[in-house]
Amino acid sequence: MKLSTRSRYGTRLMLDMAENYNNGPIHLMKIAQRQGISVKYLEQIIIPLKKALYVKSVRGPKGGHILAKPPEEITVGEIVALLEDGVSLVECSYNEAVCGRADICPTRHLWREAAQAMFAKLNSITLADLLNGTKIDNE
Amino acid sequence: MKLSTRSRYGTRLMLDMAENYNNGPIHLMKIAQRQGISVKYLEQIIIPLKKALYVKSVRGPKGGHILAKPPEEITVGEIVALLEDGVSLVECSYNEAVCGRADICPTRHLWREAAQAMFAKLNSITLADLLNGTKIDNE
DNA sequence: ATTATACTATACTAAAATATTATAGATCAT
DNA sequence: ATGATCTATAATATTTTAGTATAGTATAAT
Repeated sequence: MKLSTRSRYGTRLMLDMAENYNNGPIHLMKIAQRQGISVKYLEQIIIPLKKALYVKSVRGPKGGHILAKPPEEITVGEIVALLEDGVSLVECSYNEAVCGRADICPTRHLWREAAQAMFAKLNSITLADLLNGTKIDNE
Repeated sequence: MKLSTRSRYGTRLMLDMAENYNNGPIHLMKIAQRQGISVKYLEQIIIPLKKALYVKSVRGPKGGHILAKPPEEITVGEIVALLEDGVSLVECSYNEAVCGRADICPTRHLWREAAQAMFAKLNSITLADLLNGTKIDNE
């Protein structure tokens, strides 16, 4: 039940673009250097973020990527849901066809509620929140 | 970020024993049949549950397994934390040595809080709650 | 127009984690 | 003693994750 590097790197990728939101498109290469992640891998991870219209790209020299909307309007929950392929901890949460026991299983709704609790938290935090450091308890 | 079958099967295993708490030790074979899980796999999964003293076993014929305490006193959160090896979504949550960026990473505490939100929910639900069906919204 | 830069698309491979089975042995009620 | 049942360890198979490679396409700058 660990978060994949897709989600973790993807969040840092988005956060890097959030930091540079007012500097125009940023080269993935630059982000890769700053974040210590390979360009090739970032290129993979950014695809769904582009498709979901969280990111815009500009090709050619002086090109790069930039958030499609301000950091205040993008939550971590959206990013994670996208990169983890949904908000469920188990396949049966929103598709009971995957398991013959779905209709009688006492745990099915439990897992859905646990995931909901987690995403309620993630959905309440925007990239802007992360940048300015408030809203998260730094222990 | 899916739950492993260890956690899922383990919870159902514990739930089956909870249902039979007043019937004495239950053969794993019986549970395997009822739950549609191989005995061999259940034998694996029950090891940590025994070590953590949630389950007692009786060897020999007429032997079996039984909860070491009543279903009211065991939460799903405890089971999942045990079978998933901890309550964190990322390695760095409680061990910053695993990542050189841990001290400056804006996402580190985020993941910890997300996991905490999930476990707050799971810790609030006991096996008894699951059995009697209240406390979980069946949608 | 050409070129260099940067993004795009698809496919491939390697490594790790998960899931599952197998083998051999220990315990104990009967 | 026997056979049912749990126990321990190892082996294997499968799936997922992570990451790389190759061959492009678009475009700003010259």
